[in-house]
Amino acid sequence: MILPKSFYQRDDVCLIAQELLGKLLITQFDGIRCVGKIVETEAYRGWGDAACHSHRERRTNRTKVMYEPGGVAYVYLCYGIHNLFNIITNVEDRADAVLIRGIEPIEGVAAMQERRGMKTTKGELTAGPGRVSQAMGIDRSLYGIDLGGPPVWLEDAQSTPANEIETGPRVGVAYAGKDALLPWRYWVRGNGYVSKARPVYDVG
DNA sequence: GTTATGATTTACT
DNA sequence: GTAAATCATAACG
Repeated sequence: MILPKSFYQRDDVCLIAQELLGKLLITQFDGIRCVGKIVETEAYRGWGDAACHSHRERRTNRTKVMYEPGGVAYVYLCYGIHNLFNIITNVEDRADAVLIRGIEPIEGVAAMQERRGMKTTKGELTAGPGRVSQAMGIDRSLYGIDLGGPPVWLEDAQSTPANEIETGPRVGVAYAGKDALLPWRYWVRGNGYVSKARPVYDVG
């Protein structure tokens, strides 16, 4: 079952990020269907979170889609190379988002390998936000797309039990000062498709 | 118009 | 372990 808008448009982005663990991310391009189980996420909150692109009404041409009502995609290019895939949550003007950092390949693995240019089925295939997007065929042409159906959507699945979810500081957000310490990264304990990048603890 | 920088990955020492 | 790759975005003149 496709996740309804009401799932995304709740107020607690941290709760949504946890509940997304275990859900299925699905893309379909040119008849090729790829399915991945979400195993790692990070929460970004528009209000009061310096690590978020939309922090403090920072409404620009890039971040404008974050102010849409929850249930759309925010895709942007990082370091000139990597497409990062985010899900917008909460209601209009709240600008919360969940970054998908890792998935476990379920279906369409051959297509993922081809897009990534490697034969492995190990963690290197989809562990890390840039890798997830590349493997699933996600790029900036999907900016602002509705996640209610093809070519990109999410489906419900058994939630990951709370005792298998680990939390910690987010990755790559040292510039955010004290907000870099917020434990808003969530991943499935022991899953091989969780990214191995380590968060930065040194905030000065 | 110019310039600094990043929600990362990879290749090197 | 450290550094380079690489370009859209945002801030400034």
